[in-house]
Amino acid sequence: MTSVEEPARPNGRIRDAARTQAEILDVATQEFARVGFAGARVDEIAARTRTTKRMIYYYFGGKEQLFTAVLERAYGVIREAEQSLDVEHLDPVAAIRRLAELTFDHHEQHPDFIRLVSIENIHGAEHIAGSEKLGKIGSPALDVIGRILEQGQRSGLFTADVDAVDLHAMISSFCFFRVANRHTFGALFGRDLVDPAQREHYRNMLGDMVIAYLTADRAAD
Amino acid sequence: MTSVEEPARPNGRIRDAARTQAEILDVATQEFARVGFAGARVDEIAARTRTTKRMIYYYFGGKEQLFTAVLERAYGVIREAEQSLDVEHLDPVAAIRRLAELTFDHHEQHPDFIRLVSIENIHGAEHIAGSEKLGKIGSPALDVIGRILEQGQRSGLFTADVDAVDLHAMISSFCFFRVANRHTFGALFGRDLVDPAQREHYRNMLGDMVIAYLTADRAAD
DNA sequence: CCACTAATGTACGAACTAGTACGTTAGCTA
DNA sequence: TAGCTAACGTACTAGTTCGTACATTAGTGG
Repeated sequence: MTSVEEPARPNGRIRDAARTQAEILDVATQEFARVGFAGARVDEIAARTRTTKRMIYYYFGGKEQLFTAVLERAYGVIREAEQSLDVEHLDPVAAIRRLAELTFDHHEQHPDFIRLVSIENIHGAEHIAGSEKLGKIGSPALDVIGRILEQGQRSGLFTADVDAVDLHAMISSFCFFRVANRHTFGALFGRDLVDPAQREHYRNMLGDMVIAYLTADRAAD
Repeated sequence: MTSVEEPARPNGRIRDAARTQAEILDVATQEFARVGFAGARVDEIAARTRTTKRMIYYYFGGKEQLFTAVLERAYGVIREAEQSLDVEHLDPVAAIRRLAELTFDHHEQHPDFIRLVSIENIHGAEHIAGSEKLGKIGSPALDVIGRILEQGQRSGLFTADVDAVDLHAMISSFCFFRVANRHTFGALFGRDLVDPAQREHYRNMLGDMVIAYLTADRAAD
């Protein structure tokens, strides 16, 4: 370490509000996801940043508001990913399968987000309810699902009587459970749902399930 | 209510180890489910029982062990329910549907259990791992699913290549998500997944999904 | 009915934890 | 370059929280 790290400031004290806030949010995300809201320690979060606890209160106001800010940013990431969805040029079956797989991938790649959502549910979604940013944003994925669904239903390809929200719930439930309940499921049944070797297996299982549901022969009904 | 309640003991102090323990577990279950492990307060749990904090440490050893005991009992309840499963006299399709519906019902009726499982996953299932009782019990439902599945696959009725554990995961994921993520889902998409008016809708959706998956025409594969 | 133990209650302490009062400085602007 | 303010650091406190030392009593076996 021959001084390539820090530009050797007089006191090492650099002022960068945006960077400080981002760093606090990064660390807070990890900590909240790791041990829950009540389990997280403001002192511990501060200690893991290059700044101090004072800054957390300066920028966010308190522990509760910090958690809300963490949630807002986490939901922002998934919304961004959904906005870059490009599946509507595919036929309905392929489009839905692709969309399900994207959800599958995103959940797997963001276990911290999954944990934050679990935690927020323990707290009755009170932070979401109290956030202006999170209150009024419908998922972009929902619109995409809605259009594909309508297309498939109009052509008679999709026989199931579901709307976009319910189908989104179905897809999410599988992806969410796999990541969120990984530990208890593994401990009780001896199977790691997030085992990389089984990744393709579960990804196909999800797609097969959703497509089978949508296109099932309902003549007997 | 003219004195049917308490038999008017001298000091109101009755000794009943089993009842005291059960009462502590009841209250602890509610508290842990309500605010999580770190959020729960030993003093608060004690205050809600007819006994004192001292007894929690006397019988359980500490907060951590109390949580483990709460989990053990909660899992015991679901195992008991699963043991009274009686679906093997039905044809495979009806049996699986019935089994899925029982899971659906049980999850809906035990939201506290769902929350405890969510919390335990936040903590990496360390309490399950450290519990002798919880380590070695396979779900009775798993055996039932396994037998039905084999029966359906042998007869050619079920085309899907899944085993009991995976099918259990599929069924559980839908039931679990609906209850566990009720709050965030409701806040974000404006739909209450546990709305009683929609109960039958989601119950049918689950059954349709599972059966469609198992019996899908896979000629094109 | 006596003695002994399981069961219970009270009071307290050490450590932690969210939040704040107060002081300092970097860096931009006039 | 003087001065002003946003950005930052230190030190502290009031209240909480898990856990325990010590005292007490109900009920049972002999």
